[in-house]
Amino acid sequence: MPNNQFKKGELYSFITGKASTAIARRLQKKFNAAGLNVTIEQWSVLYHLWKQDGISQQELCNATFRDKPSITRLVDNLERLQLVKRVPSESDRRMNLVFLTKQAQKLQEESMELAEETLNEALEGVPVERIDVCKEVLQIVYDNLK
Amino acid sequence: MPNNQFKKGELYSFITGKASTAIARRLQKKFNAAGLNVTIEQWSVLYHLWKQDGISQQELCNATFRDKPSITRLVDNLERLQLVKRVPSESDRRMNLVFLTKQAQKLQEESMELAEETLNEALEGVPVERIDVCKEVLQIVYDNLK
DNA sequence: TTTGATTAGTTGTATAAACAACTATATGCC
DNA sequence: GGCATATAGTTGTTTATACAACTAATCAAA
Repeated sequence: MPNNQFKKGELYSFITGKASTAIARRLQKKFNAAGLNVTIEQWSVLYHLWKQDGISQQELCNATFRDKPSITRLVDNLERLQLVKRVPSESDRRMNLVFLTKQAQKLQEESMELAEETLNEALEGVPVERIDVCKEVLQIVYDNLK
Repeated sequence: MPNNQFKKGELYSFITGKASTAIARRLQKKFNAAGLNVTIEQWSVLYHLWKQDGISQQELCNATFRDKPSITRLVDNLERLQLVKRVPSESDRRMNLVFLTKQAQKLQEESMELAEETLNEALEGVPVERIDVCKEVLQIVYDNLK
């Protein structure tokens, strides 16, 4: 029995992700206003490197749900901004390990604060338990399709 | 009292919209497999024209949450694909009214079926009432930020 | 050990998004 | 009517994404 509860007018937002677009735009504006010269997409790469530095581009693909060319070019741009550095792996010469620079380490705290601030603005008025339900549903959607 | 329930590891997916990205990718693959030669972004414009044909580019901006240059170029590409036609408004010569062609009308049924199918796959195993909560939360997020 | 398949990463090309700057038309106020 | 302002749409530029095709290194099996 399929989930046929989607009437026409309702599927649009789910597919186009208007909510996450709105969040990303708001966060980008905050970055710009604070003089943080990075895009949200670049920040999403830094985000995973802050969790674990020196991972390969392929691992960044998996973590950020992007394909290899996208990561190649994001790392290109981050390298031009001197926020990361590619280091060829010694154990497997096909791989690059991507390392944060000192400048990128400095970005972490401020950008994470702006991200939390943005989410607080986004979720204002929403009870915690409903947020939890929403997060769980989105996680299932992702697991169902990835 | 802000919603401080966002621990570090959790804000990422909300901001990057991995779920909606996964949905859009799956739907794009279905379009390609079915020989429907449109992008998801183009489809999102057609979607609103199927609801109401002959609206202005500005109205498409509002409906799709895109800026004016984005709509200009999407309509450019849809016009090249002979799916829409710009018609200058007679009452206000600044405006273009965007009309579906017969070819675009033919796309409606099949593409909407694929969209519903995609959402059913995405939401498999999720009870209806949790989907409703999720939709409501995302709507509030959008309203809070738009 | 050679060869065939897999994996990591890059490059080319098309589409799309955001922002700024621009043109043309319409509106409102004196 | 004439001028300032607002609105509709376009163009230029940068960044990002998807897909296909490619190179180089590794692995595995005969």
